[in-house]
Amino acid sequence: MDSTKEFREFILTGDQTFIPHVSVDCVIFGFHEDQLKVLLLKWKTSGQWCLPGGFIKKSEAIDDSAIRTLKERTGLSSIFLKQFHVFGDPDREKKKDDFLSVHGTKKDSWLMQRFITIGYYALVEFSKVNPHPDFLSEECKWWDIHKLPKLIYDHNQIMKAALESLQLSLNEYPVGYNLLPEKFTMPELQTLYETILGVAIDRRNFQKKMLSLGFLERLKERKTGGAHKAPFLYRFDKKKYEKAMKQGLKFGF
Amino acid sequence: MDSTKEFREFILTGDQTFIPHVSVDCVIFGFHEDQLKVLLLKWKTSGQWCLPGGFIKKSEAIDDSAIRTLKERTGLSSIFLKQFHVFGDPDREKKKDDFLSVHGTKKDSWLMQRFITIGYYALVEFSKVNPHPDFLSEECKWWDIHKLPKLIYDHNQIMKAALESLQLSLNEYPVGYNLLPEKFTMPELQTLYETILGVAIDRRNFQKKMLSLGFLERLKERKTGGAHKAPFLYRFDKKKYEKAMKQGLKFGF
DNA sequence: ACAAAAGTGTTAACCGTACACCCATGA
DNA sequence: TCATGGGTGTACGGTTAACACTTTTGT
Repeated sequence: MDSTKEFREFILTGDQTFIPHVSVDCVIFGFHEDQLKVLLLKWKTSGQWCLPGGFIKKSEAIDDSAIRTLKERTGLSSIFLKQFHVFGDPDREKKKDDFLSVHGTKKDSWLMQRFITIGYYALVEFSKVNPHPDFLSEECKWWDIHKLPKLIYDHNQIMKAALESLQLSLNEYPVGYNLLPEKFTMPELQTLYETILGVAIDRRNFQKKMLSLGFLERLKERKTGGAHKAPFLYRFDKKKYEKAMKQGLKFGF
Repeated sequence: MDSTKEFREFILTGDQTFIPHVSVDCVIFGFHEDQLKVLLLKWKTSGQWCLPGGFIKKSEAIDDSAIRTLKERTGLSSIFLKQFHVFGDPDREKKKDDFLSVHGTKKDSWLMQRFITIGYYALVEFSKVNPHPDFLSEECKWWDIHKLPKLIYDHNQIMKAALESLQLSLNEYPVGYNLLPEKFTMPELQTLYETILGVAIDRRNFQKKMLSLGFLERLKERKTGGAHKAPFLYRFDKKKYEKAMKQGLKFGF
């Protein structure tokens, strides 16, 4: 279906498919070149940047709605996903009329009404993602978390809340498992933590702690090619991780 | 307005007042006689127990909707409130037809449609609460958290999630400030923590830690009347608490 | 006087932090 | 060979956990 037709159908008959007044927005985190990134969409015509999002089908679980959005924007099926907050101020969609009318949406469309949005964040392996815009957007690309543009509506606020939630999650489960490729080095894992938390961590203490948690498996290979001493490669041992989690894991930096 | 008329109007015209498909459910925690309690409602006719909840007015912030519900059920205006999770499985309201038709709701009512519910938990001072049923319910009373009846729909699951969220919150802020009366003893505070966490804590270490956090003020009075040695009374010092929070507080048991 | 609960203090184990040294690699 | 980054070990200090003793109060 070409995107103009898809969009028209969406405006006119979307309320037959989707639950009105409720949307889902996804903060998709990736990690690349020592930077924490998020995937953003650029709206056609209005040129505004926003979070990838979607709507909930009438018989769909809200998590499945987020999974569907993720799949469409990244091409990935198996994704770590966490619902972190709901945003429901009646005036959260500032200048909605302006933005949507540019796209040809009529005043009485279901889209013009107030939406309560459920915020999810996702952790994905950067290299596996194939950014793919939706029919509302002309571009879909990664942005550095610390160099974000001004986003539409309250999306900057949603971003901020997602990052804070992610920071708390660092102490609950090994975030690196979802953000890094299968094999990674200890310095890479450390940079990930430092980037998310925004603090510096002592190299030696970090390694000690991570290894003490017991779910990292050191491989016999090393990462060659870079300058300087070749670091070991590690990977997560899922069995050990699950065993450790049952006993109550204590992260914390 | 008598409650039959109120109910009829609610069924027929509620969709003009409220956002469809979205509800709010509140887990109201109180602490009484060394037990953690929750306030539950008993539906008229069907006799099922459920969480107090409500709907969101068309121009109302979702938090305000929860605040309104709290006010109506407890009489309290100033309440600690936290949104903790959204429940949106399409089949979360099992046997909804049965429950609502008992109340005279027609199949095509807005109420019969699927609802996504936003879970909030509240911390209230037990003695200040005046339990007050809504027009759908015949009774509103406290239940021991560990002796709950079978609740309607997925409300038992919502309860469980609320308790787990509360347990995590113990390490973020002083929960006792909202659950205890202004003046309280150290053993009372300790029992509160033990009840929420479900673990035993050493009496002496608990006191040491709590006092070290620096926001408790020991009064010159003691709690008399009970058997045995009269314990000191304490109260939260809000200024010291806020100062301590800015420096980053570390709770944890 | 006694049991039960509350106030206070001491000790040892553990963990986080800081830091020093050596090794490997490419420029 | 030198600068840089990576691997390993140790020592100190603070926090937590375990535990003993005294005081108060009602029965």
